[in-house]
Amino acid sequence: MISNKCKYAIRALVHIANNEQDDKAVMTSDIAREQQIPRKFLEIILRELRNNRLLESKRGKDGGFRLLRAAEDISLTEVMRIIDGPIAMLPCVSLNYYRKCDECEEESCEIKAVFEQVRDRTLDVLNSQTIKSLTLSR
Amino acid sequence: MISNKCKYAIRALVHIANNEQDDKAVMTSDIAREQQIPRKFLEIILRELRNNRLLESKRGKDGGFRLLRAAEDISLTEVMRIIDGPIAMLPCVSLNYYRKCDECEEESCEIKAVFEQVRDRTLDVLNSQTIKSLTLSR
DNA sequence: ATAAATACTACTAAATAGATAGGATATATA
DNA sequence: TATATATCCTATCTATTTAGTAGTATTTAT
Repeated sequence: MISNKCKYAIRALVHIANNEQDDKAVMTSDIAREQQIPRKFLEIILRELRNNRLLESKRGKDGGFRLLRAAEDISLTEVMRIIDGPIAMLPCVSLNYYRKCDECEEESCEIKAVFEQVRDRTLDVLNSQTIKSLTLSR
Repeated sequence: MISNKCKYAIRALVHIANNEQDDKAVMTSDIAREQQIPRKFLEIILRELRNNRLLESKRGKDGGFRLLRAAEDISLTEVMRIIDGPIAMLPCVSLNYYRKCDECEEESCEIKAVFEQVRDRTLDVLNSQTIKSLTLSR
């Protein structure tokens, strides 16, 4: 399962993409209200997306958030990795968060190959999706 | 990520399949030793697999566990669902553990379709794998 | 009887999920 | 320059899940 936090992150990004206007940032409170996300929790999420270079922010009056890149250049994979970490079902088959399994020897591990396949089929789908492809004007 | 518990469950079942002999059950302590799984934790797991009709058990001296069905009739999917629950990444696209999402209306949910695809591609792989296909004599 | 296995109940520690609270800082504008 | 309003930051909290451990009861072969 992906976390609520990650679902919120995706919905927030899509909301921003749907509401982008030149020189007008989208405010946390607007996103929170329209997407039904707890405001203070959303603040944390947006800041995290900003720290990872998906968003830029502007403080003070008329402040808010904007996409730092075009919506079609932000993949679902990237968002999920920032918020939830690995997409793979085993640490030892993760492309971006590889960790050795504690108990099993990888050369003789029976289940490794299966979960490599799962990872690849999953990424086939998720890599093909961007924030743009989830917007109204998809 | 699948849990350690689930990895243990799969490895235990494969071990039992690899070591089945007529009228000889496989003991928890043997599996624990050879698969490097904490024995008391493994007890819990095996009992859970038994309660879900994947294993049968025999108590007392010469006791142990045996597969209740042929190894090729136990899919990886089934084991994972017993131990970890849903395989889908969203509650609202789970086939076996469906739950409505709290905040989003399903008809208008942008991400639902994506995660239905992920689920289907994942199940394509996992449904094709059985305990038999993970044994030495695969 | 006894040794050896599973069955069962209860507990614990650490990590993660899902937030909330409150104050600091920046900025547009009157 | 005062003020309203936005993000930024640090700390804290509660509940749940994960990954076990401990101890006792029960069953069974010999």
